[in-house]
Amino acid sequence: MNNLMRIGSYEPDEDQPASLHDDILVRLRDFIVEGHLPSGARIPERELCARFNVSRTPLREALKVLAAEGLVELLPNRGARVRAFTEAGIRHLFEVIAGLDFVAGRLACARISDDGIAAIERLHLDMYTSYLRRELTDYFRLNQMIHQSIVDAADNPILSANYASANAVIRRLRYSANLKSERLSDAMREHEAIIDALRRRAGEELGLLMFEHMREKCEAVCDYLREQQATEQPAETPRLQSSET
Amino acid sequence: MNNLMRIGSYEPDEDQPASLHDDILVRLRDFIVEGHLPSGARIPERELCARFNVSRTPLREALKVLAAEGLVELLPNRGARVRAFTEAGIRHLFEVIAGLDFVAGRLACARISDDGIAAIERLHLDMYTSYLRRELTDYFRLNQMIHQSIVDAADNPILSANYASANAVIRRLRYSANLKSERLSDAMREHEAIIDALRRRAGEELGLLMFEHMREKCEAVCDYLREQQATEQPAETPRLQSSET
DNA sequence: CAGTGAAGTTTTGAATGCAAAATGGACAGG
DNA sequence: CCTGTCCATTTTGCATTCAAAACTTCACTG
Repeated sequence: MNNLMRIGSYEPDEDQPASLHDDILVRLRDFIVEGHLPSGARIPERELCARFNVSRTPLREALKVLAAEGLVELLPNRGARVRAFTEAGIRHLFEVIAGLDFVAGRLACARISDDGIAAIERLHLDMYTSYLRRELTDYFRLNQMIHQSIVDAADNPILSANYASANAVIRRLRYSANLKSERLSDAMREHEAIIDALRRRAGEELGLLMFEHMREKCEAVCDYLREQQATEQPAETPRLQSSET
Repeated sequence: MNNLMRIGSYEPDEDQPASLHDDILVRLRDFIVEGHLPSGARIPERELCARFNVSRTPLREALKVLAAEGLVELLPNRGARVRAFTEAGIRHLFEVIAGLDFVAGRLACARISDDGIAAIERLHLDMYTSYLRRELTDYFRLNQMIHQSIVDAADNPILSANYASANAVIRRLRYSANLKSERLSDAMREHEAIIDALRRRAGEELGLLMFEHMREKCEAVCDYLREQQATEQPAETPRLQSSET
């Protein structure tokens, strides 16, 4: 991870016109997370400056931060590249996320309100509906929202920030709509157990369930990526570390 | 995060002048972690520039990164301050660290070599000696080394980086030499259980032990800080969020 | 014809400059 | 005596500038 994790950086009021730096940081991160730049691609500063209409100073500040988060890597005197992950790197990242999920599960049980539980149950039901109808986009969106809700229920801004940062790197992979349906049903069952433990506020159990859930997810994602890599060479697929350039 | 983060390594070779930015980042982080700046203190850029002998550009880049790591907070148009933590903030941080320790324990059992276990056992014995002799400085140094060794044994650079980054914030608190001796003996017992689980490579058990160990440590540190704050007002004590300024 | 390397161009790293915002203080009014 | 306003100074945010390092190109040598 490099980073990846950031510890602090949650700000109370952001109604103000954020500083240019923060603005660029958010926009550039989104831009990369959304996959507009291929893995390992070199990113000339001036091109990004043109794209975002700022001078190099705030942009370079943002790049340093993104490098610290692990989304980008900076080669001395050779500019920034979108970080390309090996399978091992992805596993490492999932391991960290699993640890965060573990704490989140424990704390959420202790701190979530009854309304909060009800809200997550509703999300789960919606997700189940999407699952039955094979509406994968909605399914993954709701899945993500459930995890986010549990993390937020832990009521720990530092945890939330770290989780978001690590997840940003993962989200770049865009495996979402392509997992085997076998995995989907396994995931549903895991989620059912998670919801059940949450409802009973069984923190120790929920922590372990979430931990294991992420491990399974890691395997599924790695399987998918390995398969992708084996079958396709063409450029724009999300892929593991490329040996090119 | 960042990956990798070259956190604690101060290297003898400075013939290869790394980029000024990285240099400043490391030096400034160490400077803050070592407690040379009081909590909540405002840090004018030009003063730091003078101290480190660089222009504002690389220094500002370093500040943004440290802000992302949570060591520093940046107030818009008002410069950087050393981040002051409330007790809640410290608990949040420990919760995250505990999660990382949990994963570290699990993974370490699966990945550590027999030699690695032997090395940690030696550290434990040395720590025990320091404990018996009440040599607290050595005790805490060895304690820290044991935890670091377990995290490193997990063989996950992203985890290590995150752990280092979170720990940097904690280390700033400098509670080390001031915990109650009651806590020391509890900690020794916890460490014995940890070493035992590691020797047996009982990963699930070790993960939970390390998690609980950090929770206890959190309580001890919070107790200490609360007590400090109650008895002392004078300036230079590590303290929780101050209402001053 | 391939390989080498030298000059020019591009790009990065860091310093400086400039405008806007904030800080501090004097002064006037209550 | 306290309070609030206005102005000078300082400090921050960002753009621009400058120097050094990397890539290109292309001519020249073997």
